[in-house]
Formats: sequence, C-alpha cells, structure tokens
Amino acid sequence: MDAVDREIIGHLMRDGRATYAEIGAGVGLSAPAVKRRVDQMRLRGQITGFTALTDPAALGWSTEAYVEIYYDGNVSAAELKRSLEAIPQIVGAWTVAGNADAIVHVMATSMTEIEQVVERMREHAKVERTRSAIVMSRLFERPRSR
Amino acid sequence: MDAVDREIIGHLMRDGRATYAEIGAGVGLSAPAVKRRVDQMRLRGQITGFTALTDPAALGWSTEAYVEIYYDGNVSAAELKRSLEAIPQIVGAWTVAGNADAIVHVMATSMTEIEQVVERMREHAKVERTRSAIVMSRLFERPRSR
DNA sequence: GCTGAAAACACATCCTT
DNA sequence: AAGGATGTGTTTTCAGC
Repeated sequence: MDAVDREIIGHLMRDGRATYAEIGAGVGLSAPAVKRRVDQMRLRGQITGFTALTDPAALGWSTEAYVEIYYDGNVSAAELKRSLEAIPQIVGAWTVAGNADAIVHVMATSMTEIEQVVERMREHAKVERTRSAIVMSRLFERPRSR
Repeated sequence: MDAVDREIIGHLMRDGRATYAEIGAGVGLSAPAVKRRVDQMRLRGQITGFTALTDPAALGWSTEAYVEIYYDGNVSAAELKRSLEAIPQIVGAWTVAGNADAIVHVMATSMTEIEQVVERMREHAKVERTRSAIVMSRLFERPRSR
C-alpha cells in the first residue's frame, strides 16, 4: 500500500469502469502492472468490490431518513445486524457512542413506507425509543479514498 | 425504465465491472443491447457513475461520525453545500426535517481529526450547536436498487 | 434488438531489473 | 518482488439489418 496504490484507488473511485491502460497512463505504469496491484488490493480487502452509482430519486426512492435507536439494556452488535439487515429499506446501520445506541439509514418510496419501517424497527423488544430525521435534500455524497 | 433496466442496474450494483455480455446472459439480451440500455440510463441520470468500494478501516479511515447541525436562522441549501463540501473529511451531507437542520457524515483517521472537523464546522457564523454520534461499528451498508 | 467485423481490452506467460 | 513486453482470446463498439 504505497502512494501509487492510493492513486489507483482514487482513479477507480472516480471511474469504476476505467481500463487498466487508462489508469496506468495516469500513474505511470503499464496495464498489467496496474491489474496486479488492483488484484492485490482486492485480496487484501482494501478494495471490496465495484458498484454502479445511481440517483435514488430517479429510481423511485424519493424518501430518505436517518433514524436513531435507543435500546433498553444491552443488545449485541450481531443481534442488531441480524434484525436490521432483514429490513430491505435499511441501507446502512452503525452502532454509535453518543446519545443514541445505533443509527440506521432508511430509503423508501414514500413517507408511508418510512413510517412502516420505523414501526417494524420498534417491534424489537428492546427498542426503547427512536428519533427520526427525514432527509429534505441530499446536499452531496462523495466516495472517499486515502 | 422497465423491469429489464432494473435487472441490469441490480447486476451492475453487485458487480460494477461486469461485462455487458455477462449481464446480457442474465437478462436475456445481447451485449450491445445491454450497453445501449446502460448508456441511456446514464444519459437520463439514473446511473450517475461507477466506483470502487473500499474498506475504510483498511485504508486508514479508522474513525467515523455522524454530526447533526443546528442553525440559528435560515441558511440556504446552496450555502450549506458550499461550506460543507469544502471540508474533505465530510463525505456526505443532508438537510433534514426533525430535530436538527442538517446531518453530515464525517470520516477521518483519528478522533482528533474528527474533533478538528467539528471545530471547523462550528466556525460557520450561523451554527448554533452540533450533536455528534461517533460510530463504534459499522453493522452493514449495502447498495440499493429498485 | 440482433448480427458481424474491426478495434480495444484483459489476461496469462515470459523476460528483464 | 515488481514491472515491462508480447501473444491470445474476449469484449467493446459501430455498422447495417
């Protein structure tokens, strides 16, 4: 993991379908050399995959929310992951230190659907309360590298 | 935008570097037909790009936080975007309805760096207060399609 | 949306430093 | 160990249908 690897990652984050020759031209390496480095970074788990970026609104996901969950007593991270991952509208979840115990990111097609998801989360026995923030506008979201 | 387009998006989200032939085999189309649909979806802004997925921890981004911002008076979304986008550790920002006015997602290499980012956000004249949640563990995060 | 041909690319092998 | 060059098979891409 040196400066060249980071340059390659930066290039792949800006264009995940860039050809190895194209990346090589940017970092001063041949295409096979770039591929070898990418393969190694995947093997080491630094690059975990490639994906298409979509505009949620253009695909019908018009409503988005961040919901904090406050639990009553201790809940293991594994249990949290299991119960939250089962709800398809939850696209991300993190345990946090601060006021709440966990934050989940919900994407849905309507406000009604958001409400249903929150209801479903509250079914978990140990959920004491939730606190929602409905997203009005996404200012920006960018890939990050180092 | 029909069912086939959605299948193609799903495939590209699972593997952003999949070949058109490969996708075509899955959806029952030839490679050129798949490419035409992908090009159209990019043109229509439904697919906004392709990127590499990385493991933040493996790249040195060991510390992560969600910070709510409460503003004193009105701040335009454009002004928010301008001031927040200038801070590189902020990887996402949304205006919200709920308790806070905005939520920002911060990724950094250390707790100290998180503190510095929060300090820098508070320099904005109209920031009344902030409320941080430090991420302890990322339970999951998944791409979403429809 | 398919077919077919030309160009570009990926991938493996070998060779150099 | 790490990169460059070469050859082969695939993939992309642009016609024409």
